[in-house]
Amino acid sequence: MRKRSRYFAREELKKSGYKVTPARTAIIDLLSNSKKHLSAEDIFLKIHNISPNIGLTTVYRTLEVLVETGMVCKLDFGDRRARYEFSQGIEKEKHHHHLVCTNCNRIIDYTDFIEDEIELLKKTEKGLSKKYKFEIKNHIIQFYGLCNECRKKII
Amino acid sequence: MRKRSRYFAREELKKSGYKVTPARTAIIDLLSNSKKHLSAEDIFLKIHNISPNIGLTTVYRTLEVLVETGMVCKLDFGDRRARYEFSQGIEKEKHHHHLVCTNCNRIIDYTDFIEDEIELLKKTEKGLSKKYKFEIKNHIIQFYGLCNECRKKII
DNA sequence: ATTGTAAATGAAAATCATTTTCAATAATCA
DNA sequence: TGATTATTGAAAATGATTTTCATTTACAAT
Ligand SMILES: [Mn+2]
Ligand SMILES: [Mn+2]
Ligand SMILES: [Zn+2]
Ligand SMILES: [Zn+2]
Repeated sequence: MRKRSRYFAREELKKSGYKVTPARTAIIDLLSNSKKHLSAEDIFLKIHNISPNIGLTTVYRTLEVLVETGMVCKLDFGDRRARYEFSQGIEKEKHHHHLVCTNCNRIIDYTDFIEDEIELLKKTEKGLSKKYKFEIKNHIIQFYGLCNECRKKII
Repeated sequence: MRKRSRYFAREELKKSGYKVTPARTAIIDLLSNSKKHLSAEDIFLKIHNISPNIGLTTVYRTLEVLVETGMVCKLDFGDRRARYEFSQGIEKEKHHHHLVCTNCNRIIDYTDFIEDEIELLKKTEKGLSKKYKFEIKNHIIQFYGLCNECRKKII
């Protein structure tokens, strides 16, 4: 599994004209085996244990590259730091969106209603690209509110 | 029109236990007459011409208050600065979402397909709040891509 | 394998939107 | 009219991200 995604990533990098480097491999390995929504610093620290020679700057630069190739999604949950997760294309089974607790910052991945969502998106996309001649590449849907625990706590 | 929203804002502030101050009134006046998606600094500069005694810090604090009361929406288009616009509640006719051009940062407000969207949101909201016991307060839908001009330019 | 070259990297410094601090001021209410 | 708090402005601090620049590395061509 790890070998598989590593191979895929290597090809993906080459396809986009990027070199395959230890930092890039390490970050891809980490993200492809992690479910969490990690910040650049999270990633830096985890990798630092294994490869103390990879700097934070390189982590930022690598993430930029991985987002550019589409392998990684950059997420923004409103605390002022980007978060990253291995990308699941739309239409794929793992495509999901997020519930964000505004109290404790918990993030819930949900995959429910994705079919309905995709239907709406297609319709919207078609309408909007015609009306505004806008070419949609990407979308965000996010719900903000209170998670179960915080709802109880706050009352 | 201006008087009306000023009156409304005054009541809204009082309702939430906030004092009515010149800075707050000025910012509400500005936003309620502006269609643009203004940053804190934009707002500061515009107001600075009229009331040079209102500081940037106060602008930030005021915006925080106005967002908290629900009178203003805080928007994030991925350049690293918040943008603000006078709030239109969901279900209201002016409720809208945004197309964001990733090349030139142009923002297009769209109100199309909002009925379908609201339908999906209701369904999703109901399903998710049951499944995850998550109380949804707010949502974001945003499309990223290329506007007409940039699409032509880049090819 | 060796080498030339552009791309990638690390460390340190810079950036810059936003927050914090704190002393001074002003809005509200009795 | 005060008294009581919330609000404020200016300056400093914060902190995630970016830039700079000298050094190293990947890899294509030899
Ligand atoms: Mn996720
Ligand atoms: Mn708008
Ligand atoms: Zn929570
Ligand atoms: Zn554009």
